[in-house]
Amino acid sequence: MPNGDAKAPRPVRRPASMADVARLAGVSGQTVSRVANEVENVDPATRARVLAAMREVGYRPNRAARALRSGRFGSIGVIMFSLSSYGNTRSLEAIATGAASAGYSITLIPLASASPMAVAAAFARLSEHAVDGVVIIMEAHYLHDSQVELPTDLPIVVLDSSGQYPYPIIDTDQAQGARLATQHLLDLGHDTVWHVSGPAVSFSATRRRDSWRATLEAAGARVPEVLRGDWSANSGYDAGCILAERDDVTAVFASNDEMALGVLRAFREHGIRVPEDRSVVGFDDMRESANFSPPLTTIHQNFERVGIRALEALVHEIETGDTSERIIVPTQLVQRASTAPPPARPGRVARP
Amino acid sequence: MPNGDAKAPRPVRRPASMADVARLAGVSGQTVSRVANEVENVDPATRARVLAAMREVGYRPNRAARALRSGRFGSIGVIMFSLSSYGNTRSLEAIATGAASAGYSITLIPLASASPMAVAAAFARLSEHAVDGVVIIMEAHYLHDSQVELPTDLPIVVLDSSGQYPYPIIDTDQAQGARLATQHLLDLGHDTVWHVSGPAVSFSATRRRDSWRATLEAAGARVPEVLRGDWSANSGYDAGCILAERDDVTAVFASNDEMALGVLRAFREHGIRVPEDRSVVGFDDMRESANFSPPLTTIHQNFERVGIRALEALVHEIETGDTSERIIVPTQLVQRASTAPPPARPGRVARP
DNA sequence: TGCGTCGATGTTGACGTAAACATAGCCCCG
DNA sequence: CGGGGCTATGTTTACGTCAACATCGACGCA
Repeated sequence: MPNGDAKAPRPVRRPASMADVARLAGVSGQTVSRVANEVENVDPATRARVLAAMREVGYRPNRAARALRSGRFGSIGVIMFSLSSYGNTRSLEAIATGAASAGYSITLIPLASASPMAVAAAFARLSEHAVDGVVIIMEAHYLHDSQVELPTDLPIVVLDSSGQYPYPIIDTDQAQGARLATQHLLDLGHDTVWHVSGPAVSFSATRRRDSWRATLEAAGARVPEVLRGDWSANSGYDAGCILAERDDVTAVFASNDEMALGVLRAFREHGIRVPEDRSVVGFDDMRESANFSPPLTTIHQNFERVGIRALEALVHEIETGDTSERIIVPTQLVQRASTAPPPARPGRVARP
Repeated sequence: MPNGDAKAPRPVRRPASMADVARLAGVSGQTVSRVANEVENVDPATRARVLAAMREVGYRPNRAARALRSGRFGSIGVIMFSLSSYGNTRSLEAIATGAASAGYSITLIPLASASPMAVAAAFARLSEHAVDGVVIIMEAHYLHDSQVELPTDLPIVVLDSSGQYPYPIIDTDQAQGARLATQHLLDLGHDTVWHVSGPAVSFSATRRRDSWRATLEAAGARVPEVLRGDWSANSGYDAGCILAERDDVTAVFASNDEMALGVLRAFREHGIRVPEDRSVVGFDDMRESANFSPPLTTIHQNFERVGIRALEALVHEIETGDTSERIIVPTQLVQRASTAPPPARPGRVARP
């Protein structure tokens, strides 16, 4: 063997540590730490020398060591059930942006499946992840059904419409939004409003349905049978086909924009004109809704604000220990071209 | 002061460490470590005793300490420019799911703005984040324009259509998809195909446009002027309005489904029927496309596969040091109701 | 019976950082 | 002009884990 030192070819260049900087700058490690953390009084000349040394060796603080020492990780965990829902994604983006500007990074903890078992497993693994707090973006009642023990010493906020969690809740004002939608249609002169609801396990779907019903009852209107969808446009289409067959339907409130899209398609395929023959209102105001055929009247959810509020509440709890109250974010009605007064009675829908 | 010990009310319950478990089980910390890592020979009786002790004190390994010791963080960074693009979100979900099953968590590094400066800042801060590797989900040419120095010692893969990065690239086969779309319309009998392109800074938009043009030229078809959008449905609507005014348009290939949605709306508002009068093809196959009015013929991108492949390549590089080749994921044509043969000539579009 | 071997477990130290405490020089004021 | 306090910096140590090495006892074979 010509060369006894087999390791030579690739010198493992360990990233520079505080000690390297200290040696180069001729100061103690502690002074480097003080400069790095921009705290306490450091002589300007010393600081400059340290900064120069940092630059020279390419010093980057080691997060792991910092976390070990301080007990804080500078990271917030986000538990998501799915990224496919439009609103969740928007909220996540707001949370991520807000976290970055508050000095935290985001650790995504996806749930492989939404079964109670998977939920329990994810929560159990939670404390292994190095996070200072957790945002749970809920989709359904999973927190109750599963025998979940959440870490008690970790700040947690929940994005959902249930009132049942032992944590601060941030949510869109579902009831107000559904009232806005229903009342808008009643105000246009419709006798009543049909409803395509979300899945039974969703609290927000339940809240919207309850509020729709309460609004009809308050107006003395007949409360029609509820059609149940699963948030998907396909399920909205199925509901739309049923609604298209009935001639006592003049107004439909779909519990989200995707299902409203399905309803619009069903109506179109049945030769029903929107808004001349029937009106449709959605919920969410997703980006595409303004370009549906016709552009959809809908309830605007401020997902960004929900995400920002959640992050603020969580960071506040992390840094001060105070827990927050429930935070409710209002919605707005966005009028577009899918709603109009009902056709002249007797109300047989014209079929061209 | 009645009570000298002011700290009593809230005993700060520090999470249990290996030392606590060791004390309770009457073994050394090292033995606890061996049990926790499921390595080496440990006497079954001892192991049981340690496991019982772990359960009793609720022991969870401390990731920070582990990372500090091992130099590995068990986390993968994902740099995203925006969560609002449909495909990026789908890929992110696939990456997150795959990472979880490979034993990594995901650290999201959002970019506040997509300016070269923000990009450079994010990359500079990258090595502070405790990650073993990075996936960059690109939107545009930012990696070139900005004077970006990426950490050289960190495995990186890029999701984009450029061939210019010094890292492995994972991408949908943009050229094949655009060819599929264009050829489908030509095969239906259209003389040529108009194109609504994505923004100039997007490499995937460029690739789709080039391939559309090449396909037309190969077929000996006239190459019409390109309409430029920005991926949004609104920009598709604007393009659609222009296309609606011309009577030499029978087929349109929009570079994504959102712009196709805008084109559909513009055509509907101009009294143009799809697919009877004109055909429209999109690109992406987003969830909603099947419920557009009419359901959209489009190119299916397998975003999940792109995400999974990216993750596999990255994990492979992290764990073995081998870098990957460029990975290209093919697309499929999904025929729905927005395409048909052109109306009988002479081709003046009928307006009912 | 004695020695080598191997399996189970313990001891030590280091990873990079920062809190707590220590020291040394300086200035201000009585 | 002497002591108290204040500022800038250094020294020590602990955070939780795990690799490397050390130890100790049991068993097998000559």
